[in-house]
Amino acid sequence: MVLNGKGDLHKINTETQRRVLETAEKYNYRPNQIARNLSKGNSMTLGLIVPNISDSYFSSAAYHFEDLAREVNYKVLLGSSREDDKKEIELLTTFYDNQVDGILIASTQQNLPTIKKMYDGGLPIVLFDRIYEGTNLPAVRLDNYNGVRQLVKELKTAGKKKIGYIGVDLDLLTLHERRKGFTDEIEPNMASKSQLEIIHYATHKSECGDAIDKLIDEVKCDAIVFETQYLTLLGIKHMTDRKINGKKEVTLSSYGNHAVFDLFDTKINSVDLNIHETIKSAFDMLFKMINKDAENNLSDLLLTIEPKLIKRH
Amino acid sequence: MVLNGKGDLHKINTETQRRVLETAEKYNYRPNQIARNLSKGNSMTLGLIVPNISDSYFSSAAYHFEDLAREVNYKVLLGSSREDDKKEIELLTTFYDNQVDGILIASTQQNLPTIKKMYDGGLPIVLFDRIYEGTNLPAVRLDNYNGVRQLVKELKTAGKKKIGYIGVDLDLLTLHERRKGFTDEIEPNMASKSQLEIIHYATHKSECGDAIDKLIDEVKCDAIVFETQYLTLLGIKHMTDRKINGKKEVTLSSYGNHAVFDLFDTKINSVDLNIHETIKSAFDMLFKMINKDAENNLSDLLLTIEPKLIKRH
DNA sequence: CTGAAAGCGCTTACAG
DNA sequence: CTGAAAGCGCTTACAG
Repeated sequence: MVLNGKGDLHKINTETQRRVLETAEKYNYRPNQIARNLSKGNSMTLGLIVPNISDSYFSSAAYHFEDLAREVNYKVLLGSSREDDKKEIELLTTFYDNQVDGILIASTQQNLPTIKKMYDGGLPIVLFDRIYEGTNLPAVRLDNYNGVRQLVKELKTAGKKKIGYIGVDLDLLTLHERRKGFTDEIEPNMASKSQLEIIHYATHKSECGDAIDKLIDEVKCDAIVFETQYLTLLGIKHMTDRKINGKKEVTLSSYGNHAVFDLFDTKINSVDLNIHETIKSAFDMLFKMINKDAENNLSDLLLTIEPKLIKRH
Repeated sequence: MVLNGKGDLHKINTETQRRVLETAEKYNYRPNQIARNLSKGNSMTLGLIVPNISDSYFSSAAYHFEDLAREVNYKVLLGSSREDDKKEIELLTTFYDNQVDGILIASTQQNLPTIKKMYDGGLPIVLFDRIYEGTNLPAVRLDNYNGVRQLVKELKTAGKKKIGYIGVDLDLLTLHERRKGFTDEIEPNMASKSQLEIIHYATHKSECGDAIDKLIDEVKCDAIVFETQYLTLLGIKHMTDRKINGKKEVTLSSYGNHAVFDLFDTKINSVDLNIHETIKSAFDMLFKMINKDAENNLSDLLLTIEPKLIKRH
């Protein structure tokens, strides 16, 4: 009791408290937290599962998550699923068996049954980034749709007349949302099929330049929106090459931000994915669930984070 | 015993084993690992402490470390010290109190006493990247000296006549090692003070371009070695600007690698810091210590990893 | 081959 | 105010 700072609470004699503290100090005694956890029935640890911790988005997520966790004396167990749903289940199970008090996960999106079962069994779980649609699982998602709209709006404000879009042919919900944001936001009179270029994932490294040339030289676009940060990097490279050859400039916009954008070209607008706010919200959700807050309105269980426009003009 | 797969070992009747398994299945029983850990006296978890998990070098470290750990059924607790030695001690203590079986740490280099005390007290600890020199603490370090020499050697092989170097004025051992690698490797007849440009950390973003111009236009260098990956990025930007203005080309070399190097310029050689091998070695060291391998020759307790040259010409 | 007992190191009533 | 007992859920001898 004394070592846990509850000496006064339990009305232990001050002199006795002093003796306890002194002896602990003398023998370099440190309480065994595992025994404590077993006895108390909580582990004071949270699990974090991401597809790949070496991805900058997820490593930022880990950074913020751990920070928030530590503030309230939680530890965090880390796991990368490596986009492998079997590994993800393994991690979920390991964390479960080790009595984590809650889990934050950007899932492979293949393990709804397992996750749902654990959640329904009483383990607090929050999804982020890669969530499951149409379930009652608590989740924090990104507003892909509006993120792209913000980019397009800014281009319109800047007086751009014809805006192109380059995406990649993966069948992911997040990408469809972005594309819809684009087509919905451009003026009806600006719209034309040819402004939307979807390139093949397998060969996008080489195709991207061609798509850019087509949008600029044939369609006569004066701005291009890239669907992902990586496409934007390819775009920057291509534009640099063009510039060297003396061709005219075009404004680039990127869904997703990258540190080197600040370095290379003042002409890039981007939306920041707001990872800090995403994780803060997800953590709060998880924390509330763990502490079974009374005002646990179900309405708070799905949050949408707005990406943040970064103008670099 | 049955659930741990030791039924046969303990000569439990096959029928009894079947009944145990069946009942566990039926009631969805999962053993409480915390209780198991308390009883067995090990936690099957490892601690990883880095200055900043959102740094790409350290997030790669985490990726590999977790992979290796999982292969042998260990979990990993993650902590970022945020370059704060107080936070680092907090993490070390938390991990210690939670009975981790071992710790891998890239330290702030301010906590030798605490680390040494834990290590001497029997907790397996391995340092990596940011190590303490001249102690008996197990560590895996990087060969900064040879990394730069490799870069310079390659430039000489490529026929470069005058090689410049741009560094930053921070008083870190790793940087001094790199610089020494440079001065030791350039030919005596090539050497001259003016080839080494050390710019101010506070203003390096603006100073870098000037240093490059000086090396190219005044000193007439035909190649430049950058002390860090970040300086190289600044260098690429500046060279791109120059190229647009039609000036002559110079070969760039970078200590440290970056994914965008592949994207922007074919003229960049770099050394890869070989994080995978670093972590693999560190993990093996830690694992051996945990399992108190008999052949624990003290000679294996300090390892030096060679950076790997990447030619992009 | 099986079952009961002791122990891991804590926390939490509880008796006095 | 203090000390002894029971319990958290496992593992590991040990008796039979």
